[in-house]
Amino acid sequence: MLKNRVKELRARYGFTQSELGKQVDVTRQTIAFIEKGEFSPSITLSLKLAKVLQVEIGDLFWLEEE
Amino acid sequence: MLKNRVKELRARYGFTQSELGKQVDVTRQTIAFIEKGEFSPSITLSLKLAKVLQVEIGDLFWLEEE
DNA sequence: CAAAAATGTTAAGTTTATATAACATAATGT
DNA sequence: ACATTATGTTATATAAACTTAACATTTTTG
Repeated sequence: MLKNRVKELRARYGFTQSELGKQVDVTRQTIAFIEKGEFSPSITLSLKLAKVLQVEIGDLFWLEEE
Repeated sequence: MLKNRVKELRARYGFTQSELGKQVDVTRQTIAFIEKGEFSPSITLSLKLAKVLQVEIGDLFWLEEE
C-alpha cells in the first residue's frame, strides 16, 4: 500500500494546496487526491514534489505491507 | 525530462523483460516502454522496480533539464 | 461576526499508463 | 541450420491519472 508525507511536509512549509500544485504544474484537486492517498501519481510528478518539498523521493512516498 | 537506469540494472541482474515484469506485476511491453522512456510510470510501479533492482528510487529515476 | 481564503468532495471529461495481442527481427541454444 | 527465447514495435482497448468546474464546509483574517 502506498503511503506519503505530502500533507505533513506541505504544512511544514506553509504552502496551500494551490501553491504546491502550481509549483509542480498540477491542480489543487490533484494535490488533495494525493494527500488522501486516492491515487498513485506518476514518477515525474512525484520527483517534482520531492524537489519542492526538499526530501528524497523515497522519504516522500513508500510502500507498506497490507 | 525523465531518465532511468532500468535497462542497465535489469541487464546487471540478467533478468529478461518478462521476468522483471512478472516480479513487479506488469507486462513485458510495459517494461519495454519504460526502458525506452516512452512514459512516466506510477510511483507505485517505480518503487516496486527499485526494490527488485535493489537501488534507491532516486537512483533509478530522475529528472534532467530539457 | 462577517468576509475571504483554504480545504473537502464529487461529477464529468481528457490524457496517459498499462494490458492484450500480434508480428517481425535478433539472439541463444541444440 | 533449426528451434526457441528475447526484444522491438505497433494497434486497439481499458483503467487510472489528471483537469475543470461546481458547491459545501472549515479555517483564517479584518
